[in-house]
Amino acid sequence: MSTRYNPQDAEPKWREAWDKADVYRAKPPEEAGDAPKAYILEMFPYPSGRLHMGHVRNYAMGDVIARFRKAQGYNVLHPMGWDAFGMPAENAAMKQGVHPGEWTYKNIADMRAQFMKLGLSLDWSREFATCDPEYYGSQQALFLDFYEKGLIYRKASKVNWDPVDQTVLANEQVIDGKGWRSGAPVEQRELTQWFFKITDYADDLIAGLESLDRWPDKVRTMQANWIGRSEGLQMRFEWAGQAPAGYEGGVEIFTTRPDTLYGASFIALSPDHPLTVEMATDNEALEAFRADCAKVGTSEEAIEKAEKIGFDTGLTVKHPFEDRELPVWVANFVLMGYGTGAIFACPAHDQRDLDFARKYDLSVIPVVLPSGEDAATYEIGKEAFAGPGRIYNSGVLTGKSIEDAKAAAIEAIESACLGSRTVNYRLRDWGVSRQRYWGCPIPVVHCDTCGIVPLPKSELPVRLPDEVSFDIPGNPLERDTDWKSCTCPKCGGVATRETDTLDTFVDSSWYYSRFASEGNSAERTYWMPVDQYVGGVEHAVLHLLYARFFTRAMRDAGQLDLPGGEPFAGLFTQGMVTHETYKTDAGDWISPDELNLSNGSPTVKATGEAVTIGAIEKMSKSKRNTVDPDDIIARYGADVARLFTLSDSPPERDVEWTQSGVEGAARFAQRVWAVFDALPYGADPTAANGDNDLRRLSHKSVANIQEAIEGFRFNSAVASLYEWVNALKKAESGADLEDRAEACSFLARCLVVFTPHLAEECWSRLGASGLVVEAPWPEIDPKLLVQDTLTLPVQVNGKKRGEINVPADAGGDVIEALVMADSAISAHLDGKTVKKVIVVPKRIVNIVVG
RNA sequence: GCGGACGUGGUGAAAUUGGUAAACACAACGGACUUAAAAUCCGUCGGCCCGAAUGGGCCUUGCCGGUUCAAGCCCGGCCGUCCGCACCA
Repeated sequence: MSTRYNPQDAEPKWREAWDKADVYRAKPPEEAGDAPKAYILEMFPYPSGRLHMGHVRNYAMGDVIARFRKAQGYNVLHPMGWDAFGMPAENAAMKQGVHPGEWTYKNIADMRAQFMKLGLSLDWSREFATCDPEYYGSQQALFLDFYEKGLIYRKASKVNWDPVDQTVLANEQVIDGKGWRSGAPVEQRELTQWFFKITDYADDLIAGLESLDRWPDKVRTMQANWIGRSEGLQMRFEWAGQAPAGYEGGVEIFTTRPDTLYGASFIALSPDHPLTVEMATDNEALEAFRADCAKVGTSEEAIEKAEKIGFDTGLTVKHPFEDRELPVWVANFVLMGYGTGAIFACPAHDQRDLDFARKYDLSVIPVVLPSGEDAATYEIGKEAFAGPGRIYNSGVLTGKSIEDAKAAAIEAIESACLGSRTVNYRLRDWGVSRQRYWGCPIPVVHCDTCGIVPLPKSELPVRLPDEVSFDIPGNPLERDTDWKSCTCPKCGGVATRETDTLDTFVDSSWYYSRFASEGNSAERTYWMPVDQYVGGVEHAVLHLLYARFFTRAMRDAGQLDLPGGEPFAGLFTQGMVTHETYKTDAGDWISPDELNLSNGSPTVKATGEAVTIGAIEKMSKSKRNTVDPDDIIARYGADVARLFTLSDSPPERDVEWTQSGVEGAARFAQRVWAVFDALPYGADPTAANGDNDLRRLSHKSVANIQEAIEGFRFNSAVASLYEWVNALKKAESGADLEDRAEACSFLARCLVVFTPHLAEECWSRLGASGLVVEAPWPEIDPKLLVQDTLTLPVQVNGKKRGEINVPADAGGDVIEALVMADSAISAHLDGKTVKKVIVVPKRIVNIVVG
């Protein structure tokens, strides 16, 4: 008689058994023996308070890999912790009057309980939250090390100010002119800020991308573009007339197109260029022009539509090669933040320069001739030509290719002592000051006598004050005079603490190495780098770039032995969990569990109101299309939730959550149980031998699943499981007991990576010893993977006309003879001339007839 | 504008060295069991056509062309969708 698998009973039971046996603890290196290490990590969560399906999918994926490696005999580190500083805790404090720390730790407790129910193979002994004083104290020590190494500095600069969150944002955190979290339009403010010298590593960060062959190309490309290395020439144009005071040497510009120097028509300065600013002090018209430029927004659309505008300064400079003068303009499209904040314009070969030149009637001199054009007649209309061609109209450069001309022009400028070859980056230094309470305090003091003084490590951690109030906007640390006042470690005089805290991205830039161990220990060296990292692609340039910088800085500060400097050897970016959206005619979003779908057109259960089915979108609170993991676990079990998020779509793509799909996964779990439950007690899986279809299928399935997991094709691995279980069910009558037992023993050990509780229940039903979560991956008999006879498709002129059975070791001639002797095939040849027979052993036969 | 990814049945998708397109699942339909329902099990399921039938033929991976004995996969050109960056000299 058959029983049903009951996840509500089985899941807690097995989790307790795992806990008792402490099966997920990573072994320290000295206990690992010959086992290779595998550090598997998913991006640690922000403790918002509730788990969502996206978490389930993310951590289920990491768990598949961690469990698979464990089964293969690796010493696995699979830790979990909390990215716990940040704005939401302060928002909660303002709204609910609860202390950010209290709110955060309560959320952590809630989410940890939810995590526990998922049955992940996590080593909780290494858990920490970034808001633990022990953690942020170590971070402060790192800060001091970096400071001493000259990797941190303070400067006044224009910064991105988020008026809603009342804090500064890094360039990476400004998306489309808006704060990445608040969505408020970002303002520019002049503030004194702390910066990490990430630009020191710009070249190394680009070079390192080469070695990351287990990263998605997309992420590597995004990082390379973000760093934005460009090679070119930095040079000065000397004044033709009176030099402005302080600029006697000329105007410094940067260009990547020195080959077009003969096409130079004017010089353009940024409105924020120091020279512009200085001239504007006694030139009202210029000052007004600068104000006009500042009005244009920074959003995509604003820039797209913004007209090129300019202001003629009246100054002129000398062309470096020719006896002519160029006017100096101020132009709104020249950015102060890139290069030198000044350019030379060659309108013929740059669209922006051309637009500007046409508007202000400046000269347009083509110097690159596209192939097929005649130098005498070639003209530039409204489109600048930026393509390949030959240099002409260009003195000694004439006739050269663009590349040769660049080299020659740079050489000429260098020998004239006007400039030199330079590399420029789009990447800026990382501004880390945040005017917030709930973050890591920066461990320095401001002393009237000594200036900025770093604290000695003995005074760490600099703890956040417990007593805070959020009744007025701004930074509570700024108002906390008790906390602020301190003595200067250098002179002993009165000093004030730094009230800025660190960007929370600093916290997540080194947590993975803290999981490995504290300090620069042998254990940290053993585990690092992370072998497989799993997380969302939204961190492609934020977290993942900062972390790569941090490992390099930690290495150079003597805090980490990691020669290559790369923290994550393998990276996998997973897709999101989506769901249909539902809306009433009144425009209210309706959640899936308020919906009645049973009778044709969907309605709201409570009111009977008609509902329109909308687009499939990422699960979000605002669209109310979320499904709560707790509800799913209560109803179907954690295994089913995990299995479904992995089964329907490739892991890098989005998966659509559907009720019927989840029910399908639940049915599968029952089918698996039925297969085990139908097996008579006492069958010996190790007694299976010989060669038959069932054994071949079992061994082949293990091979397929293994390959699919290694290639991150979890959906294909799950499909193989389905196929295998379906066949096993059919084989219940007729197959040898031992062969069925072997199949089940293998199956339980494959299932464990996806549905560990179910696998454990099945393993126990088999009467196998120990826990399946500790069982080794099934050993495949290679003899059962090779076929004695193969069925080859036979094509005639590329169209399949039949099949033929041949011995697996048959050579080309033998196969050809067999094919030609086959009556079904020869019917298709029908007296035509056989021109050629192509035999691809083990694959296909194609007969070409004329 | 620049860079990248993708486009296959009603749906999610397989086909990871150029070699049988549509595995597996969802939905749908038909049937069995049942007083009934649920659950479960069995079957059909890309399109068009021929045949009473076992069966057979033609077409089909966004569109057009190319390479090849053979193309979903390689090359060229379009169209469309999504993502990232964006006045970066």
